[in-house]
Amino acid sequence: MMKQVRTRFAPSPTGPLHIGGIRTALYAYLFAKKHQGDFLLRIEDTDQNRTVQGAEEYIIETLIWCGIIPDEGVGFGGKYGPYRQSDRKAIYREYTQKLIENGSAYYGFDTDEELAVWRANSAEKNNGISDAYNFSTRSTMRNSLTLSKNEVADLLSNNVPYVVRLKVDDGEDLIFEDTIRGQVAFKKSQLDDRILLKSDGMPTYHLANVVDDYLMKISHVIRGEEWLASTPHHILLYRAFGWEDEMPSFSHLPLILKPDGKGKLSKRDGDRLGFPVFGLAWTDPESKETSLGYREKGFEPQAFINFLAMLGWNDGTEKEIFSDEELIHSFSLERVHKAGAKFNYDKAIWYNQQFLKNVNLTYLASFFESYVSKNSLNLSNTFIQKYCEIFRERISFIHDLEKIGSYLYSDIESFDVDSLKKKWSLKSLDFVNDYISKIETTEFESIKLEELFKELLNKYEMGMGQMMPVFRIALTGIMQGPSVFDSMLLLGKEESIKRLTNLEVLTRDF
RNA sequence: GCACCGUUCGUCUAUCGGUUAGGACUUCAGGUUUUCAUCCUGGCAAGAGGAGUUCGAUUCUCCUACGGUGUACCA
Repeated sequence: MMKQVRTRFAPSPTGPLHIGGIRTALYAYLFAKKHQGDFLLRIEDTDQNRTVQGAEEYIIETLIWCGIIPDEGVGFGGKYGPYRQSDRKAIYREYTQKLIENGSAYYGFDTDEELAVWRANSAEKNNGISDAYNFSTRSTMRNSLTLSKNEVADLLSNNVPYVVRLKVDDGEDLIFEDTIRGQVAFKKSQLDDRILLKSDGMPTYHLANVVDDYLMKISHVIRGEEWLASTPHHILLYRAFGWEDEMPSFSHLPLILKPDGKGKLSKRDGDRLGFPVFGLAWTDPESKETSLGYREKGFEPQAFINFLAMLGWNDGTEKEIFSDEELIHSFSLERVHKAGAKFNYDKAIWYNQQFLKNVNLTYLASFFESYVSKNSLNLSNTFIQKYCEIFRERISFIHDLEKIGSYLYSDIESFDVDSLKKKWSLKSLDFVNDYISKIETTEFESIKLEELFKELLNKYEMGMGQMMPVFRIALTGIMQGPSVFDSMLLLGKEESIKRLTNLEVLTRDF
């Protein structure tokens, strides 16, 4: 029997969620859902100095916008709470105590100053590289391994600040299996006696993470590559607690890199290259500086998620457009790419465009409808439907709908006089006047309007390319756009005639 | 420095030893469209370098180079 799949997304609330973080959450979510498992949100706020006001709410809002909905977690309930690490202080103390009692951890009494001096000294002797606090150096430091029992008891009872460190001894390589990378081996001699409990009584990431994953019955740890190097410490912790049999599997995701040059994607790259790196807009509480998010740029969450999912993963076929359900169905950790992926904004836009092309027309219509009513435009439902239908394939973002055909529901802002002049001839006026007079007796339908147009083309011995631009500019002001006859339909008979009549005024000076 | 991870078209990627190395984005050239967008057809474009193993390596091993991550009382 396979054990119940439970994954978690465990951000620290230090700021907005960037696309790398969202993708991590997405993969953990997809994997859980694929296996009928649970996905939880845990807030890792063990560093009070770095927690940012509003970041927690922001993270939750981002996940909801993306459709990555936790089954449990901060803001979502669940029976393994509390899900905020700052609310679990007592738990970490209790488990730290166990480690001290079984000899896997020890107290460290070195002050910041002592540590600083020690590091400086060792760096001087060693080409600027300072020693690590580990099995070979700890005997020279002030800790419960070097101090007598009485001294330790004394320090403790006098409330002298201390940290608790994991005792890591030299030995055979530490080997573990990463779902994405395969077997990974670390030299144990390179591992330091990492701090588990800070002197402020808060746990470090390592302790809190392991304890919580165990207590919350996490089956698969899916996180960024930056954690790969500390995984040996985490494994050692599972062993120290005697939890090795219940240890989750590990999957370390590749990073998202900047589009140009080297290195991981940062907020600065987005500013520099002109694309968002956050899911939602974020205003820094200190600098008051606001960064746009994908939501504000007009991205559809499904398209955004589809795009992110494909950044480092594919299902092995040539399929690129996935619905949320298809993503869940097809996802597998084994097919996650190992190498980092350079971010490509063009492709993100392409995904959005594809979504708009395939989405139900009513989705576009209801968006446009709300724009219409917000601006008191008074357009019929028929107009809205038809409008969305003819413009849907010419937009990248849904809000493009607002302006792209504005000439069909409000006055033409400016006429492309240059193009008009090029195609203009005296016959054009006769043609248009003739057309206007015949509209009255013609059925107002785009096919009929086109037939009439062709008929007159014959009569006046003119070509499409000669007359159409004139016609188009008179009706819409610009050279490009959807079928002129469809446009006339939306304009209505009266307005069409009015605009065509106006041609005479437009060309008076020619 | 040390530890660890990585390296296929400009970009995202497919390939589980034998392929004309495939697809998508971008771009270019055609076609469709009176126009623009869409759409269709086609083109350009890749296995970091070097040793092995093998009848045969993009694929396995090693070395080098390059890149990334870690090396905090940050996560």
